[in-house]
Amino acid sequence: MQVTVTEAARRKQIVDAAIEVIADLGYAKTSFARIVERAGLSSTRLISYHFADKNDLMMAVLITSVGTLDELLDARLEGRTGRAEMLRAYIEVRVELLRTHAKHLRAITEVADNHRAEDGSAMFAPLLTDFRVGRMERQLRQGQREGVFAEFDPAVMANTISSAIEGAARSGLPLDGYGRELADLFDRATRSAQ
Amino acid sequence: MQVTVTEAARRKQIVDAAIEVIADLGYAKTSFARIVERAGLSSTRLISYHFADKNDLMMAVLITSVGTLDELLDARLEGRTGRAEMLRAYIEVRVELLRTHAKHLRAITEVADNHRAEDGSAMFAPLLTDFRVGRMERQLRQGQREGVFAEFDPAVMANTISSAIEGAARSGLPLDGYGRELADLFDRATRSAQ
Amino acid sequence: MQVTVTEAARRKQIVDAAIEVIADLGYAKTSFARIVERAGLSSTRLISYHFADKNDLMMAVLITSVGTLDELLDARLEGRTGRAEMLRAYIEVRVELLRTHAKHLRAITEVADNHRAEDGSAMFAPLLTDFRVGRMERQLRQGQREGVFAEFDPAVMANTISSAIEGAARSGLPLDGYGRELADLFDRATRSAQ
Amino acid sequence: MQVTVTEAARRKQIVDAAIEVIADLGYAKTSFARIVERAGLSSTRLISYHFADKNDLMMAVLITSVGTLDELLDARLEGRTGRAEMLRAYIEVRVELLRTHAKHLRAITEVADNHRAEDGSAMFAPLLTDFRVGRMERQLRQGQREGVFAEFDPAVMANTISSAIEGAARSGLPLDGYGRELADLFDRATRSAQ
DNA sequence: CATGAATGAGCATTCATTCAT
DNA sequence: AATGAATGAATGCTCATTCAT
Repeated sequence: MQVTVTEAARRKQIVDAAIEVIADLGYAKTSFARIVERAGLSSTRLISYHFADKNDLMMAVLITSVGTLDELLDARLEGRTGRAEMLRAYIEVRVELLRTHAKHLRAITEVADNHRAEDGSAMFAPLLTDFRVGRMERQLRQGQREGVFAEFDPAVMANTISSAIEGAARSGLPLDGYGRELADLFDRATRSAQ
Repeated sequence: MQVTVTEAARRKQIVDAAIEVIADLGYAKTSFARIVERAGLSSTRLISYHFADKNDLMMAVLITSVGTLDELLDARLEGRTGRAEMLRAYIEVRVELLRTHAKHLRAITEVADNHRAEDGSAMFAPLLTDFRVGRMERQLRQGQREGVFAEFDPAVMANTISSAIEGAARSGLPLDGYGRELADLFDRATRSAQ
Repeated sequence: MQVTVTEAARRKQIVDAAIEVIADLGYAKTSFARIVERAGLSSTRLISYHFADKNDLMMAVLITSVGTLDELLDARLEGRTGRAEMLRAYIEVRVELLRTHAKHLRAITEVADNHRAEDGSAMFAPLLTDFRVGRMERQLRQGQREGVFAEFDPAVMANTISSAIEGAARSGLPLDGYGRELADLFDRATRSAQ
Repeated sequence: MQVTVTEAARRKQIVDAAIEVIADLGYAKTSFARIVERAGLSSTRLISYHFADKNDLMMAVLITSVGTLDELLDARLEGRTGRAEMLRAYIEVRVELLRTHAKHLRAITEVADNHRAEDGSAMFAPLLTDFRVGRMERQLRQGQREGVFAEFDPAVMANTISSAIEGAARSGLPLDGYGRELADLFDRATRSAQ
């Protein structure tokens, strides 16, 4: 009479609960016990059954969260033409995600920042580089070639834009208008002099 | 009640070791045992003797780190005239600190981001607002009044600048030239049109 | 959620060991380590696995002990008729329990008296009121209505009888004859003048 | 500039604080740390300085408390004539002490019941026998010889009376009228038939 | 697809006590 | 008459993980 679900569904259930717990309590206070509570499962054993270890679960959290947001980002940015317009749209959409998908974004940051190997070295941070800056850096380089953007280091600019957006979440400032403000800011910072 | 010389020295020794461990292993992997190892002390009991609890120790870590950096910042920025020059100097000095005081800065971030109350709420993050943006926001507002800076939301701008600097540490990009690049970027972003 | 046979057996094993330790060493000297020794278990971890915390274990100790004794009491008092006879029987049986179930009784007293909340307030004492005086107080009231017993405060009398019995354990006096002596005493103290 | 006090005064200060803590938190939750807080002292070191060890302190607590109450009892019972009157007075005064000297009485019970040797054996309980029953038992025996009291085991009766009084504290019942009620009860229980 | 039972290692914290002034 | 500094042992509890079904 037990409700059984497929492997995939169970994994999703666990990952979703993990995302919530990480977002709410932070990585350091997240444990199998807390996740199991949130998911309404019977024992932590179920997590160990579906995931090789904590590392495996965190990887799944990251892949799920980044995948979800990447898809959304793609959908929202589709059909934009013009580098400057695209940059503006990118910034505004990502700030919007801060409101609609705060938990996913928090989870990504928490895991990327805090999940470490035994020696303290970050494990996932490198994997996030593409999500954080890759897409944008390519746009910036292309725009420079086209003369739309001024001369600047595209790697630094891309990283700065991403940091600025993530910083919005931490600032505690109201988010409405924040996207436009940031878009204006980076428009001035990137625009070709002419 | 009296703070003796020995007491102060011991506390400093422990706090310094804590800063190192936090910077190296991250907050989540930091424990009294690791700190005691690093400091070369005999047992964790000594930490409990000098600090009421973990919270107390983390507070000391934060106060020490922020205090040290604030002093340095003051010293380095003294005598600057002109809002634009001051902004540029601030950015460059803070990026420089990323190299000379990486551990203090990492410790601040780790503790502020990860040290939480039982319910997951951040405990120290609010206290850092002044260190992160207060000083700068005041400069920006003043500069706007003087017509040196363009119209923009000073709170958003201050937060963006701070996030950009902190983002530099996380980027993995080489730091030489990073400060100048950022200074240029925010010069363009803030400069009055005229 | 389901309580299995093994689970129940293990819990019983732990609770029984706890009762013994509490009876022998007293509440203040009782620890998970002592209980584990007595039960012949491998580590205190096993206790934490089966009981949420110390409070949970102590509650189980109390419920088990009181339950056991209550059943015995019921069995031994069944079929008594007449209030005075019942009172006499109750006292004699309870004094008898002091010899046959000394550990259970000691455990009850130790836990009820000493297990406290953080602020020092008793946690279980109120729960024991029924075991200690409830049954008897009802008998006394009924006997007064029937005119078998004299006028006196039934709450005070019930409490006095229970205290007298418990005091027998602490007195160090030989218990044989103690029950009869007490029964006589309270017979005189309760009997209707007529 | 430090306020220094004499040995005797300091010991008294510590013992008084200990009595309060024991009465409030119970023996099990009493520690040097809690006593030091209550007394407003600087460190537990001060206790170790004035008392050889915990045992020594507890002994002092007991001697002080019992001494104080014994004196009071003597003063209040002085000049009573007649065994029956004396018994009644004794009970009423001791119940009265429950209100005026609740902390001393609680401390006595807590220490006597809970302070144990390493092997769990009570250390002080025997010493309290005289305070609890000695005085009264002598009165009862004498009264029996004089024919004022009926035949009963004076040791059991004395222990029952003491337990009844101590039970009043634990009952949670209102204490006004409790002394008279108990006095009446034991008057009936002891009175010679004639 | 899932579970029950158990575990070794680690956690921060508290205990009374001691050494050296 | 007192104190500052330190300590070894113990406390209850949580961690992710594993064995055996």
